[in-house]
Amino acid sequence: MPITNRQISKLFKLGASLLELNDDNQFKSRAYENAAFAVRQFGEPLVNMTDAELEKLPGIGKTLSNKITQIANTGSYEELDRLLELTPPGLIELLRIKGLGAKKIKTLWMEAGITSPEGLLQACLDNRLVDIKGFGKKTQDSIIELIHFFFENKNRFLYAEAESEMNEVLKHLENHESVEKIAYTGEMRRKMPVIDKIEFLILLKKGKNLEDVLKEAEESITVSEDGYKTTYMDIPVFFWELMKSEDWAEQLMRTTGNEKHLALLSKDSFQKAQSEEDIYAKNNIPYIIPEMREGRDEVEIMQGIKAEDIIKYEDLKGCVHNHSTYSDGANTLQEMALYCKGMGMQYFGICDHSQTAVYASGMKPYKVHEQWKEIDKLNAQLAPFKIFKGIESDILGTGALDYEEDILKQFDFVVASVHSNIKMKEEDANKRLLKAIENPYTTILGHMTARLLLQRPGFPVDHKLIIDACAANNVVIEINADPHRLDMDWHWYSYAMSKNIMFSINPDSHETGTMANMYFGVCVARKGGITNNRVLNTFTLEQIEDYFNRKKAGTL
DNA sequence: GCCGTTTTCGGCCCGACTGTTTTCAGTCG
Repeated sequence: MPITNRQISKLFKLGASLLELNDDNQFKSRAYENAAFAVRQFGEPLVNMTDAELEKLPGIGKTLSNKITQIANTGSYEELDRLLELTPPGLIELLRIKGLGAKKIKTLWMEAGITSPEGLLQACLDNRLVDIKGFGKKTQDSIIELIHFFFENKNRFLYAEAESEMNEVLKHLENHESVEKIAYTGEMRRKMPVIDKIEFLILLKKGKNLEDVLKEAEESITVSEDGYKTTYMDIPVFFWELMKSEDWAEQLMRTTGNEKHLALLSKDSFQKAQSEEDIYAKNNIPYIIPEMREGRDEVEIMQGIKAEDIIKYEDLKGCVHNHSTYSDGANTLQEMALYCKGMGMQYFGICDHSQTAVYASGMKPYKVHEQWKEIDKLNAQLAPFKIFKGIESDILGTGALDYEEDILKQFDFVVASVHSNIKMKEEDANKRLLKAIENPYTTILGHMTARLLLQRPGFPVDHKLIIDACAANNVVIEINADPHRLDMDWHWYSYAMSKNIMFSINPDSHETGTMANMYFGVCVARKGGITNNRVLNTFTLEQIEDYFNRKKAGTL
């Protein structure tokens, strides 16, 4: 697979941190950070460019263009390898903890000899951080929390990353001459947003040996002392090996649902089952799609709806929360819109950042007007495809939106999201969100808790209170489909469905390539049992236009 | 390490927030 700009960016970011730890010139480190940012923002794949072309990019000079070429060829660059050699591996783990930066880690290393998360936790518990200059009791307490979160998530993986690893393994096994039948199962089949292993159900042809088959696929799966792991990300892989093909349905059933779900079914019904549908039928329970088999309220949900009414990717007709080079996106508005059209969508919503989001080049009012002009021009060319004039407005600390009313009222729709100051007490966070929800210009509540899976918990909100407020004010709840977010969380979908909430499955894409991330939003939407009639962007162009108009007129 | 020049080296850094300070450093988005 060719190396993406994002991967190059990550390597430069790591290089910047390692320089900060090992080198005294902070400006050199800063240069790498700037380069990481520039590379990430750039709209075309850098691996296809020559050194001379690379050097012309802002923030990239002779040295860094050379390193990009090295990365394109080898996956790394010499200086990074040298720095990695120099740095205790535990420090690199510490760098992954949000809230701890390279400067603090360097101090901990130099002043207290701390070189790992375990060592840091122990130092905190021994109350040793309070004596270090720049640290205090509060910092120590918050570090303890950060490390606990880190340990809880250490050996876990995002679904999206695991899926691409899983598909590599499947590619090798599906058509292999020794394999009779194979399917993925377990957490992956349930589409958990975060997983800790990949599981397969496999039936080999007579006399064939699994390890022999896997040994041919070293580029995707490796045998280690504690079992199989994917080669690239070291995700544990487990095989349920079947002996008889007539056990297939039973074992697929047993390995997919969690214990609580399986407890809903009689043991007898598994035996000699032809299919999973068969098993549910014998139990007098409606068919439950694999995603929902969590032993929560799935039976209740399915009593009222049909499995085919649950949202599918093919149901989506538009894509409404995206960024462009008007703020912090990598592709131009035109590139984004054309790509969306090319996906077969009927409409595209542009939601660049609002003015307060300075870090993301949020748009001042004059820039908003420029964008509107370009949208009008593009819409004249692209009809019947339509670009909607949206904005991702920051919800300010007070709960207010980020423009005056005379601008707000001119948007087709507004996604209101919290981006900064997320360490709030629940009570304050609720008040802040409620104020934004009650704003008549708020169409969609963006990523409700601002969580980043495996990186930081979201801020605490009273989900029921917020959902009820959205229902009362006709505010759509976003299912942010970025695999790191998947926010609002799927556990709340059935409650929201019961309140007649509309959802919008939004990729929050900052480049053309991630628009298709809506798929991951669909995965969790299915998990929560959301039906297609509750998803805003299944609407046709005419329907959503009408919806936006009526929302603005207050006649929904 | 990059950039922009008074072309050979000095300056580089948006702003809010937090927690540590007693005027600022670190981190984040």
